[in-house]
Amino acid sequence: MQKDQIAEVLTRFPSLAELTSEEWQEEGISITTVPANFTIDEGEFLENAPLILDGLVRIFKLSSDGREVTLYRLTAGECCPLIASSILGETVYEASACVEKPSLVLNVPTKIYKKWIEKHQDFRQYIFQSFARRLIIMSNLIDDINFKSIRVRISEYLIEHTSAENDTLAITHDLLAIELGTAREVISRTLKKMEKEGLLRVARGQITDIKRSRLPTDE
Amino acid sequence: MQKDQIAEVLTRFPSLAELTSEEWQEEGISITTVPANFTIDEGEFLENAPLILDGLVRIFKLSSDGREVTLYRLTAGECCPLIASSILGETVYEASACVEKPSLVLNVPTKIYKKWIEKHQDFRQYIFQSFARRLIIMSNLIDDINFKSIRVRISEYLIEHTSAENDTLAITHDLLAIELGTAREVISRTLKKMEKEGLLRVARGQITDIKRSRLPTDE
DNA sequence: AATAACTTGGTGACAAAGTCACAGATTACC
DNA sequence: GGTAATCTGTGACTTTGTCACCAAGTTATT
Repeated sequence: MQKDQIAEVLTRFPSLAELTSEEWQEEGISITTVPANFTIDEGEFLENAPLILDGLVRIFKLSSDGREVTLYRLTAGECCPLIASSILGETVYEASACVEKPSLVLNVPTKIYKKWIEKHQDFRQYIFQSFARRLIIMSNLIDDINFKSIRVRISEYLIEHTSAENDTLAITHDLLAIELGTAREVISRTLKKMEKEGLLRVARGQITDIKRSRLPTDE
Repeated sequence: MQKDQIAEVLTRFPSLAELTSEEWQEEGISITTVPANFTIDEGEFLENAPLILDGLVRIFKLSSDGREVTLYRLTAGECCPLIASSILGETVYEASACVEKPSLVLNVPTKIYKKWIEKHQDFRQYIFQSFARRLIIMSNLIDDINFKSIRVRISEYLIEHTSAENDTLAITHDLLAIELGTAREVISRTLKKMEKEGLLRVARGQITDIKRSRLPTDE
């Protein structure tokens, strides 16, 4: 690892600032670019812990009949707690990962990763906090699936992925269905109803004119 | 903390064996018995991290309209990773806990708990592994909710809570519904259908004659 | 430019699950 | 023994999910 590379990593992972230059020189640490659609399948054993420097990675579960639920996504400055836990708990990785946008990844061999966590408090705390966040996000997801109507779940997704300046979202019904763990037809029908009520407009591959303030956020 | 108390804790939490006798004498560490139905509500701030020595505690989420999903249960030798994460990540506790069977709990003030995790590798590893287990269990739960029929989910619950020797389970439809995050009527109807097929027999407050080997475990 | 292959979205019929409003049945308890 | 609380059953209805298929748009191929 070179000086400028290390500096770049530190902008994304300030919790690694404690590391000595000797530790950065250990065998096997590297930065790689991973192309879109690169996939790690459930059950694989991992030699490296990936820390995401840039890009977008989706972590999901596959069901026996080929459908998917998105568990969460990782972006710059994040690590996958399921990977961390599989490394620290020495179990196989029980989910799949798929690179959605070409990503820049810091690969840390599992042994070195463990050493870092044991030695460096800042990094350890960072890892713990990402566990915390994920557990909470996942329990909220369970909550949503159990108790919220699709209409509300679609609305919340739209609100989260648009802004006051941008009332358009480019996504197909199919993808949105996978996002929410439901079926495309359900999305199509619900969006159509919402269009009739003037909450948004549907076009091929995108949803426009999203009236964020009028979308329902509760039952 | 007295010698015999410490010894008892160690049988449940061998990962605490490294602690010195000075550490055991720190202010605030105590063992308490918690009666059934004692509850910690979502959002409360915790002063102590509880480690379960004996009993049964249910961790669940409440929805806005008063329904519940069980996230998981804790028994002897376990700790609540959501509590751990809220302490380590310094956030509020985003779930509720309810004591189901009178429980014996080791209370560790959060500051001391943090110190233990930083100082003692064995305990740290134990905590990490419990994070790992929970993340995996919760992602499997999401999987189940999304992809499995109620019939299968009921079957899996029955198989898990009976044995080759014991083909009876004492539980009401209402409780089973809360367990699985669904409605009582759905449970009643499904159980009745399964009874007609000779897979089990329903009685008030219990399910008997459970034919474990014939219950469906896939779609 | 013509064709084929693929993507995206629409529809109707149906099944599975959840909701609501009750009504009996059984048990607990004073 | 009577009253209240708990547990279960049922029918009507809504929402969500599934299946089969079609139509329009897009991209690739020649």
